[in-house]
Amino acid sequence: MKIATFNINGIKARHQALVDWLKEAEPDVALLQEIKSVDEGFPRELFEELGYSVETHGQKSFNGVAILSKLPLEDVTRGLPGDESDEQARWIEATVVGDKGAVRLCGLYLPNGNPVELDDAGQPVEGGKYAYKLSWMERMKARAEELLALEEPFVMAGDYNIIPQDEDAAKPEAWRGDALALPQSREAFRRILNLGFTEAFRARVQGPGHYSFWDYQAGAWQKNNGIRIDHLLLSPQAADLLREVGIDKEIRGRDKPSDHVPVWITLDL
DNA sequence: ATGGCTACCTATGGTAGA
Repeated sequence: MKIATFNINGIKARHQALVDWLKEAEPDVALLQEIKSVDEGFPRELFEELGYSVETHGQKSFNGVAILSKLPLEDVTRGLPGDESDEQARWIEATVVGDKGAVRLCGLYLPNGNPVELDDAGQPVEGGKYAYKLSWMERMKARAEELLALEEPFVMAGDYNIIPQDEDAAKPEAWRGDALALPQSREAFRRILNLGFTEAFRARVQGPGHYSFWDYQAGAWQKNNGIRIDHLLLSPQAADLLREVGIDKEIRGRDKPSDHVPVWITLDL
């Protein structure tokens, strides 16, 4: 089973690029972020023609996540539990049934968190974007703990907006005070990871120079000034099934690309 | 270099992204 995560930066602007990539990469499941569309505006028929089931959790203008699957989807849920007042569409779950078994998938678009606002004590300012990021990660951790208790294969994949280590940025010094790389952000990521997850890419590939995002500005792609912020976290039972990992870097060099590229795994399912 | 782009919106420039 091939599972990919891809922040497409707008389905309206990217549907043809997405179709092209799906035909080439042939993932069984694609977890999408930043569809930037309401559910009714998602061109689902384009993907149904390719054999995908389509489940969306969208909102107007910003955010929005979706799951495309060639395999049967069950028990789809939308929204990250833990705060009924949170109206941002950043989380979707579904169970995918493969030939050898099922896996629970969580597609996520973790808040960016910039600008970072800290008070004199170094604590995030309440109501600010950085506080939202950290509180969202606390809620994600709680959901992850619930799912881990089931002791079944599950995968949390998406745009984490976290640069886990300096080796995950071409210019780590440029990200020093950024919400994607601050020690508090990395600690929050590790608190989730250390519950017992395996970060799929790092389970297979070590060393610097592997990125999933290149800014549109300042020729970042041409200079390979990238960061690795799109991740797949595997439960212990999913990690046992991990075969391959990859980053479809070449996508970034095409016309009118997303600023992110697909990251994928294959599971023995 | 707190942004050199890009996408969205009932817009014609502001907001958000990372």
